[in-house]
Amino acid sequence: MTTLNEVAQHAGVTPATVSNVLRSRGRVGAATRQRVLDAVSALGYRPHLTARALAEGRAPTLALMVSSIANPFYPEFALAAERAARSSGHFMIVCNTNEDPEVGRAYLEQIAGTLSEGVLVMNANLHFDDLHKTEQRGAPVVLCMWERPDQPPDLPCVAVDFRAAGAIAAQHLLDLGHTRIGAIIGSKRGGIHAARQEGFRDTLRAAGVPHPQSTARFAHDSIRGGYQAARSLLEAHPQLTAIFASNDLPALGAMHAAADLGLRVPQDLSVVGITDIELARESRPALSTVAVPTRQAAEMAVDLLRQLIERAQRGGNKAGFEAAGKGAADGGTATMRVTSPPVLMARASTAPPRSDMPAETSD
Amino acid sequence: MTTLNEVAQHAGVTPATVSNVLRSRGRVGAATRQRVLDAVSALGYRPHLTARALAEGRAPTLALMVSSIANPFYPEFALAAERAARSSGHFMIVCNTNEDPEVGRAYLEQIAGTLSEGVLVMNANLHFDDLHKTEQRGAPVVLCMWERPDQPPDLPCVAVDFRAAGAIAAQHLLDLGHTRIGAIIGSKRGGIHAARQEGFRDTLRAAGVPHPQSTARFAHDSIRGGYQAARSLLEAHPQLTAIFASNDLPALGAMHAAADLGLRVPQDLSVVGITDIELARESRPALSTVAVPTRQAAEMAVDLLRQLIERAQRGGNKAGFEAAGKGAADGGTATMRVTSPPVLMARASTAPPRSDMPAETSD
DNA sequence: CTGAAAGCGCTAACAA
DNA sequence: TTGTTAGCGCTTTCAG
Repeated sequence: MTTLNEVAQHAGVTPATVSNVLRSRGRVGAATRQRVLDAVSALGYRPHLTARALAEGRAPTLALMVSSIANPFYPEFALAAERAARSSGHFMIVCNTNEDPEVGRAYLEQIAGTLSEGVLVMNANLHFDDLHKTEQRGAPVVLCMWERPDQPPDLPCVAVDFRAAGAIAAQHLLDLGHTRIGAIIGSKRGGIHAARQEGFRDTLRAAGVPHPQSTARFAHDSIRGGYQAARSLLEAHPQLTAIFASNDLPALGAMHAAADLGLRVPQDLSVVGITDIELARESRPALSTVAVPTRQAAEMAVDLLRQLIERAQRGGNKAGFEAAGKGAADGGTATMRVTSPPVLMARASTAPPRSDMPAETSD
Repeated sequence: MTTLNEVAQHAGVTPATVSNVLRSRGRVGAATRQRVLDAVSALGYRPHLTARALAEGRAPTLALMVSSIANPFYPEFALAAERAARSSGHFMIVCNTNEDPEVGRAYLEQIAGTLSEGVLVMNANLHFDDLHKTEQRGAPVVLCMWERPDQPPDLPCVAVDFRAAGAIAAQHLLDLGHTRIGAIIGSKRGGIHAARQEGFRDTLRAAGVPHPQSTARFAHDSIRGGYQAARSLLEAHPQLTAIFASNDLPALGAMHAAADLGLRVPQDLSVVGITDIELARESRPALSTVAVPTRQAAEMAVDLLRQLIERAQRGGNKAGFEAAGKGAADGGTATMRVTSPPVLMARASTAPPRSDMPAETSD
């Protein structure tokens, strides 16, 4: 491995000068500069990122906490985030927590602030305590997909108006003429998808369309989970003409369930999801869904993190932590970014209800 | 940030002793050990990974080169690889090359040997030259999914017998009674999927089943690519009763095409893929495919890389590179690992051909 | 069993 | 414009 020192010797200058040339830190003569550059390419020198980071007092990576990178939503986000990180000079470390807070904590303990300069958090089932601790240790944290712009958390975040997404999906179904609509929620009751459910429910209510509790199911956020929920739902309520799913994966599962029950989508049953993952475009029929600005969220999250890192670098090196009193005031709303709103992608899985469906109201 | 030094002062010992305690490097008294441990937890000390790596002359991460982490196959692999890497004390950096060799080279230049101790290469369209250069600079490289155990590359690799996978898929179709079988290859002619195609073709040939060139299509390795290829194939050759796809994504696309052409799968058309990605299980009908040992390959790849790193640490620190003369002899077969063979997953997308299909032989 | 000292490769004041 | 001098936080001989 060629070191800065060797380059310096080869060029007949000191390490400092080589460093200056490489970092374009001005103060260096044209002649020497050239000699240094020649030495660099002659020796095939490449800066040692770890050494540089240590000397600069920074870290060369960002950490991305996800429950499992194999969840079809994350790679799309991770791709965009990694791109953005690169452009701010960071590499991206993926941390699969497997939904286990202990694993998450272990990652944070090890790399936050030492190997990673900041932490991006996707739904990874982490304890907020651990995140706060991470922050206090000097490694900024950003929640990447906060679902409620109206209720900022006490951590910096990028918020997406998922309540609106739910409302848009519901309105779409309403506009099509549906009045008997089931719901599949891809989280626990009051869980991560609560805002989506609210948006859906409130929109129905505002339109005077009944939505009894019994026509909602809470399911695992997966194709399989959606499948099971949809089967149960459709068997219990055959009069439903549409299903709202709080995420695309369960929506896809619902379409499969419909097929297995002999229902054609969209003629017999409309299905709408939320997110617009790649698969939604590729399903048969193509899934109508409410697109969420994934890429924008990724870019905003990285950008926000970058700013926070910069601020931490300057300000809070030794002092200023206790001053903010648990940091809620400043750490809350002030560091929330809101993405552009979700938008309807009406595709082939939704259509007006069949006119010959029985009009009875059950439950 | 608490440093080792601060811990040492707090405990009334020197940094060296603290280090010894933390690394369990023996030589330390029970009393002092306890005092140190107390200081550590009192101050909330966490070792600085970057500093440690620099001092130890190692790097804390492994790099995973992929064309795009959003390709549905990669996350499954990455997940397993990251787990394995963790257990060898490494974090995983994902490098999305976007199929661009320049981007790949840039990553390698920057992190190989400085931030990353070794490199895992999935199909990322890298130049072998760049990989060899990386190796010579002291950062071991492992190709993660070499498709031809019979033709080892001159780089360490984990090989999966994809020729066998192709053969198994073909045999499955043959066993079902199909004789008019089309092929969709998810790469360029002679490209990455050539071995799969060979296995398929040779098996048909051995069974005396004709497979004219015109019933093969080369496509983009995606659902969409498979869709287009299948449409073209089925429109040109309506007598086909089965389609072999060299990968699951194109196979899924073929199923969609069949649906759009009014063909039922598997009654009118059987479809078989290769890999067994998660989606294959979730499609409707569930895709018959030949499962490839992804997880095992990931684990083997990381393990092989770990060994190579260890060896490089010991041996080749200052000398021994030129000796091997381009390193082909030792770098080839000697460092190839072969996974367990692919295995058929017969699901719902394959069945015997309809007996009433016209028996004409065209082309 | 513990301490002192040197150094990993690089950067960042400050001097010259 | 360039060189000198300290470190970044940790590990690791080698003495004591």
